Amino acid sequence: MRMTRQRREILAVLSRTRSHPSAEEVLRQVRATLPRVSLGSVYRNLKMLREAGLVREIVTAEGRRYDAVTAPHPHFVCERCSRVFDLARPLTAGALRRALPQGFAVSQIHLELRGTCSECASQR
Amino acid sequence: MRMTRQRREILAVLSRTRSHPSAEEVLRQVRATLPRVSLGSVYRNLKMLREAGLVREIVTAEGRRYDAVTAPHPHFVCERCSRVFDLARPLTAGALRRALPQGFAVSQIHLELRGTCSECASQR
DNA sequence: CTAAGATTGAGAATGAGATTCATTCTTATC
DNA sequence: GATAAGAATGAATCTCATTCTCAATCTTAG
Repeated sequence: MRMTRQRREILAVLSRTRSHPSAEEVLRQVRATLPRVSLGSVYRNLKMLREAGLVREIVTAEGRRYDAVTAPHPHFVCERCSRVFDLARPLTAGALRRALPQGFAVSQIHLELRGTCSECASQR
Repeated sequence: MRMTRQRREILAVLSRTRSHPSAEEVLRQVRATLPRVSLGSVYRNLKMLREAGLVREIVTAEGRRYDAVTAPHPHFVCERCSRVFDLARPLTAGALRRALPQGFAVSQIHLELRGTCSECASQR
């Protein structure tokens, strides 16, 4: 994968923020530096960077958001403003509670494990 | 909300399966009983039943799935066949490990808390 | 039974994301 | 540095899940 100007800039945008922008938001910020970049290129490059392990995609009910921090950590999604916040990686339920910033109120917790089921593991 | 034939059947379909069907899959099963039901009605009713708290929507990278069990519990998403499996509600990391059926391999864990952030809570 | 209004099916509209393709970059090799 | 091969780009188009529209139909309170 070539390190083109647009890919470098997409990575730079994602690295300098903790706000988990959408593809549209990435486009807006990339265009501050490279005004001719297309939305198609942003989607194409986010996908390639994700496949290369440099970018993480977070799928929520509010849409897909992107993150340059690929180490696993929990997220907090605000149901009012749709922003996504990082939480410290908790090792216990108590640590999870303490990881929550002041004034944040939790209404739901989604725990999703991903992998392969036994049927799929057995066939090939 | 009126309890129409199509709503009753959508609920019946979701209640008799643990397979977390997509809207298309719900349509197919509903049509076994009511052949003239439209996909629009399925989407419309899934949304209303969700707002009424009778149905839960699960958003994954593979798409939206529906569940008549609204009590919170973790899910396992197979990245090969895209099926969604229920796991028992774990209280500790050890219980989570034990909740995993034989032969299931985990590659990622997503923990997502939802609610309102401090900024949104303070304004109104 | 009837009227009022909620719900329906069919089809059109929407929008996020993927794809296509001629043109433009990158970069390995000289 | 120059060059050639193929990867990447922007613009436009396409796809497909979901939502919307609307005239016709069904539900249900009274």
